[in-house]
Amino acid sequence: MSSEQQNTTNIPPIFLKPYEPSEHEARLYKMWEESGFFNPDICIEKGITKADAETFSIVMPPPNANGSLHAGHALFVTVQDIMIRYARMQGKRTLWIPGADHAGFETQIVYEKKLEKEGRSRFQMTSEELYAEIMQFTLANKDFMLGQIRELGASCDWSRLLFTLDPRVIDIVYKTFKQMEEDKLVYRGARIVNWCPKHQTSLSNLETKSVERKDPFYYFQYGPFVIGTARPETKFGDKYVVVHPDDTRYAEFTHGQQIELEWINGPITATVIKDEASDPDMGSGAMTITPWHSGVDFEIAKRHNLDYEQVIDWKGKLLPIAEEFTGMNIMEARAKIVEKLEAKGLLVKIDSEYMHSVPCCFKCEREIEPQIRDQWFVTTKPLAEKALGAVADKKVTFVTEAQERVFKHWLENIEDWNISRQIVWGIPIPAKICTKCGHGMVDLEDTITECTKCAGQVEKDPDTFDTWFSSGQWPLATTNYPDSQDFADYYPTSVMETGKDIIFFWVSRMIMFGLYRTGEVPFKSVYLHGMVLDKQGKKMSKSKGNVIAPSEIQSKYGTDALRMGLIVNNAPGTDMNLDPDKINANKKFANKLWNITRFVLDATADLPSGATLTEEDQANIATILTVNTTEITKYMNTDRFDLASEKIYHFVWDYFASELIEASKPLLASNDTAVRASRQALLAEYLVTSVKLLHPFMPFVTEAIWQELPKTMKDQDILMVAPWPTN
RNA sequence: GCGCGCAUAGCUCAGCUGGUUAGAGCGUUCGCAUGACAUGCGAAAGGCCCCAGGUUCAAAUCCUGGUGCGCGUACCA
Repeated sequence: MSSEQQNTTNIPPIFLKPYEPSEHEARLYKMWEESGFFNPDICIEKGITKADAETFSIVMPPPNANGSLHAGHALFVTVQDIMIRYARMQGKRTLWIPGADHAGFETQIVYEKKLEKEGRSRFQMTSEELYAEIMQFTLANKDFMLGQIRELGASCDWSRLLFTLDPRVIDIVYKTFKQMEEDKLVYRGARIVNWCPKHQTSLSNLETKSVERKDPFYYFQYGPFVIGTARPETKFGDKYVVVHPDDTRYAEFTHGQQIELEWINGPITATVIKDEASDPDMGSGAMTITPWHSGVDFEIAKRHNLDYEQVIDWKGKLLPIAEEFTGMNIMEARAKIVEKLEAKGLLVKIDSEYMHSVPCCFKCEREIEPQIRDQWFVTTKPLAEKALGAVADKKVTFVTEAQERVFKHWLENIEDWNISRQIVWGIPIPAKICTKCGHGMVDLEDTITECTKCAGQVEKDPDTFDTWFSSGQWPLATTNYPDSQDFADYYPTSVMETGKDIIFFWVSRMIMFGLYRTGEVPFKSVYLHGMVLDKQGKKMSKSKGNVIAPSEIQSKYGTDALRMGLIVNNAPGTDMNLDPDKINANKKFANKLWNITRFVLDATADLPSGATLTEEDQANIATILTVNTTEITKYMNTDRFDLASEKIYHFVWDYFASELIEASKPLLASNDTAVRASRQALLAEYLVTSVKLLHPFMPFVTEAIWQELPKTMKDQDILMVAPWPTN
């Protein structure tokens, strides 16, 4: 193209160089935000949306306000923004409520690591000091992170932003807690909990992870029995030996029989217990139990009303019951105990090939020490049953059936949920604890002064809630349950879109709490996306150095390219490998669209108004444009954004650009003005439709183009609220 | 151990309510400055659709078994 020819066209100068995302994204987001159209109330006010239009709502999973956004965040923002932009263009009353999560334990750990680096420790601070510092840290991160969500193009309603420590949230959580006490769905009791000796707090089952390991498995002579164990250090308190009632090897022993025997620190009296929990096929079929430090043993002890004795302290060191081993770290003690038992001739054999998996703290990977501790628990069975009922009744559906099966399996096998945490960063448990009998009483008004059970002294519960106890009520908080208009209009929300890794942590709890408080499910469908992995399919982690930061991708390739890269070829529920080459391919696609626009605007500069289409061009629209629009819409309606985006990509590139534009060149040069005008109108139609279809996926480049289109081509000033193409 | 899932082109993955020559992106090879675009255009190569059985006129697609991998969950006797 010569420079003279450039000057004779009316191509807006913006198109005379390649699409440069950084020149447009910030100004376009500002324009959207200032338009007010993220807020459905304003859309109605300005006549964009009908007041009685169908609603579409999503509650955003509030990102943890303790760092910057990772690729997983970028994925969920993208998927939800696609849903939201599509719904808005369809004319629905569309609401997306953003939030930010204080993220309890997670954030406290991030902050503790920071303290460690500074040579400080939370154990040298008062709770108030620590809380204040973490609050400051979290609020700073929150603003930073919300800025990054804006940069991803999220068209959420910022006027409804909610933080998980907002008084409104706490109020709902407290009322739920109180109501659950009345309904006997929470209780405080001494039960086995997952104790992390490093973090000095109990954890829910979900907050532990199994680590596969090979450990020596020891067989010891225990009076007339041979018992097996991988944990000799817990055996000081063992004075019960359990065998299966039907195990003929032990038929001579009776339940309750007492036996004198030589043990680690001298002679002891052991009692024989017959219980079906003992597996005859495992080892010798005889086992000793440590009720204070094992869930299974705890249950056996409970059944037979046996004694409990703590052997290991909260820091993971042996207590005085261990006599000469007192104060030793368990790993150090293990070897010494084995040595001693061997010297006493009580070591039978060692199996060095024993594989088992050990529950570890999901954050620090230190071995969990099961401990008995007075904690608050939720009785989950009745709540789970209601949730299962709602799934069975299709009140809530899952985007892939496989996810529904996983979900049901978990609910069917659910156990009581430990909801108290010994950390400061969280919502305090509003309760009084009896110093004498340990009884717990929910006390919202701070009025309880003595134990309702034993009239003993009470003190304030020092613990905080498991974050998921409050997060589970997030749909209620964000819609301002119970008396708000938002709750009436938008609850249950249309879809819960989140990562499949938190299906149990979060999705299940929201369904249980939603049903419990309101009688209705909190959302009608659950769309679970997979994990974003690196190019080779490995989990991204800082230590591996394979983390792809969204912000870096955005500055290199543009936000639209990142969004497309995250969506195309990523079927719902499956993990995806994020490959920068793929993002680069979509950067090129944005530029392609840019150049298509340049061509079409140039070719249609003298487009007469009201040009009629030739028969050929009418047929083209009917057989190609309409068909593609219909198919893409069908994919959108079934949440197959991976297929919809791929289809648009090929439609725009392979058909519109490669075929239609090429075929149009001779027609545009035609002397037949009717043919020429018809083709001009056809190209304009294709451009407008393409840009609309692409907008949910690539909001920035499409809006940038839209803003340059002549008014005659547009049915709205802002593409974000333009109507979705229909037939 | 139990549950869920995956196995298709060099790589990453679609397709799988069974039906013409199995698709895409990236990559590779060859050729092109073609008046929108070299962030481009045109072409090409590349696949016992994991294995073995079965159902069927017909199987990548459904069933059974096996192998390999991933995830979840239990068990520390």
